[in-house]
Amino acid sequence: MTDAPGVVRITDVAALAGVSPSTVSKALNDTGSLRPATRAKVREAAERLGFVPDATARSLSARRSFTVGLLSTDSAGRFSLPVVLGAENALVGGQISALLATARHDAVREQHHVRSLVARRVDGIIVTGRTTEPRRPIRVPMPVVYAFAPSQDPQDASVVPDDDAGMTAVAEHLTSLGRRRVAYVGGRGDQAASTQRHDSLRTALRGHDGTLVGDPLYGEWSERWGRLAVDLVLGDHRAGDPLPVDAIAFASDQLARGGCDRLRDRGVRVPEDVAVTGYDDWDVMTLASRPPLTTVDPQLERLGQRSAELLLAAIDGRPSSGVELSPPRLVVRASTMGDA
Amino acid sequence: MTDAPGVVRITDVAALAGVSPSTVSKALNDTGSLRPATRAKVREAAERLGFVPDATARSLSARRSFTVGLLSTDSAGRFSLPVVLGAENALVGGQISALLATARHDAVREQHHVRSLVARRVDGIIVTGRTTEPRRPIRVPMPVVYAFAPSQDPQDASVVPDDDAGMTAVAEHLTSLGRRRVAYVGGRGDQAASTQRHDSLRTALRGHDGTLVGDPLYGEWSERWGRLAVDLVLGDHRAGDPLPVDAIAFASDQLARGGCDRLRDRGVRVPEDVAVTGYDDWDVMTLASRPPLTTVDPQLERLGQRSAELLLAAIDGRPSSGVELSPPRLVVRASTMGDA
DNA sequence: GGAAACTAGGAATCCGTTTTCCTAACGGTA
DNA sequence: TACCGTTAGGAAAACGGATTCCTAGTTTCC
Repeated sequence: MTDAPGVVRITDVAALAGVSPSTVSKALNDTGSLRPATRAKVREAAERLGFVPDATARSLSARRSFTVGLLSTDSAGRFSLPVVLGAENALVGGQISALLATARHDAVREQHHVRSLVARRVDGIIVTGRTTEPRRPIRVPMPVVYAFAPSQDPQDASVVPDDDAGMTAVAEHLTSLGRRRVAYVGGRGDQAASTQRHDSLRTALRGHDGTLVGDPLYGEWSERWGRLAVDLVLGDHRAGDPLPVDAIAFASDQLARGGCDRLRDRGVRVPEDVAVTGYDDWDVMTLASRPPLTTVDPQLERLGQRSAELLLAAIDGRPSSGVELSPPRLVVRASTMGDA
Repeated sequence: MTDAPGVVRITDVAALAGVSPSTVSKALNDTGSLRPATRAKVREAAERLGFVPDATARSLSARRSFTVGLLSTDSAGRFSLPVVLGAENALVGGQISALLATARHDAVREQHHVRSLVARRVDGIIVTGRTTEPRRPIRVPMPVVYAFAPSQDPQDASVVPDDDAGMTAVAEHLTSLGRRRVAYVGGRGDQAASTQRHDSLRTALRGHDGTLVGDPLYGEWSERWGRLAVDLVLGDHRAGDPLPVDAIAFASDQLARGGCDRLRDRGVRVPEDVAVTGYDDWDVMTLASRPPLTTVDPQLERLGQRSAELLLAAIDGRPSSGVELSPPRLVVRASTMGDA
């Protein structure tokens, strides 16, 4: 398309400034020894021609691409998206571009993308997944950081949300409000996001005079299941009867929201009769819920950002190893404190 | 990091196969004239060494990068994300990688990203936005396609969702079910997504023996406003009274969901008394809603894909111009047909 | 059997920068 | 004034492939 016009080469700048290409390079990169006047002259010529050095050629000579790959196992959905954005953001600060590669849960696709990233000689790769389940590591000749979904190899560098801290914060919050009998509602029972949060909650409650009531309830990650689970928790309770619990901790905002709806339907007041907490701080759910949800913000953007920092360090020759926990943040709203 | 080991150059393959680098290039790219035996020998050597040609070097000599930029005005949110994914998907098919650049509504950031994309000599750029409001075009020496948010310059190539067709489908669906008195609830009144859908709905209803009842209601894009708007539509209606409308078309699924909740609260049955439609086909809303929502799927992934196709064509020397409408799809669920 | 027409593969050039050498010119000192 | 150390800037060699010539063999055909 636009070939001859528009594209300015270093030789064009050199010609206009009346110097050699190497001098232009030195002037623009502040290297070598040149007279200030020469630098200024070159700078002006470059400015006038709108010269933007070809990053491709620069990469070739620098033997690195100033590019990292963002390999997303799933289609960059609810969870990996913020991670990717946080990472991209941190990278831009380091003058590095991000190549997006979404694998859509297809191993063949993923392999193809990995190959493509290797071909492009990316300086490093950030791998993200849809869930926090450990995933099979990729084998490439450059640094890799696993974000959100850790690598199955503990030697690899991974950054994952600290769900334990999140659920502990929930337990402390509820008990500090005088809630003692807490039920737990998880999502899919085969996922760590369900089971680990349960364990954390139980442990934390024990340490704060609280009790986890009943067995954990597992189902699916939907509002529908949240509603159903509330029925299971309440049993054949009728308005006026003493309630079996004074709080329900849900493993996601979607569940919590469904739960709130069902509690309302059954005439149970939130938070007066039962306090409710969610998880994820997904504004679409937390703010639309009646009442708005107290929840845990896993700060995924920050997690992505941190992953990028680790990757940049590794690229810079300071590799890290092992799983790093990224801290969450408790967000208090009306579903636990009526006046909050 | 991993420098000497891992990185295989074409000369390494040449040495192993006992031929010259140029022969390797020809063998691997199926060019030149070589004996099949030679090709096979080279292929095997390349395979054994795990040779992946350096895309950077290839780009330099090909004078194109086989890369396109995905410039997202906002942080790749609800709407631009599917567009970006669709585009990335289509590009991969063409052996092209996608550079992600999110501007976060900051003109300075955007300028920086544009410069970076130009420096990387991307073959083209797809620009997306958060809303369908026309946006200021970017000036770069390569083809550009605007997706979702069209360019203000009608000469530029843009692909936007065909909201008119979407709302027309809603009108036809409602009237075919015998609904005649339809109210419309929009989001922000200063956005085309609100106002244009209103106009389309009114026009389409007229053509099908329907009436748009009352003035359009504008507020914000939240469930809260959806709930409020229902109160405005129903006024002081009480259970048993004749209803002022037999259908409400909302401009988004969030609005529709809030509306459904409010209708339930007030004892109005959906869809028996009032049919409800949403817009966007956001499963989180449509499926969790009680009842599930009939809505319009703007097929944004497809839009993104189409944008990529147009861009690839432009890169290939077949530029297009003007605004192309991307077709939506009506998705019928229980909020209009109880047994669907 | 000799010249023309192919064929297979190698050598050289190019892509646009960066970087490493060099080489003049210049200033300072003895 | 001659010599040495600096300094400014140019020439050339990477970087890793693709591509465009070439050239030495090999066929083909009369």
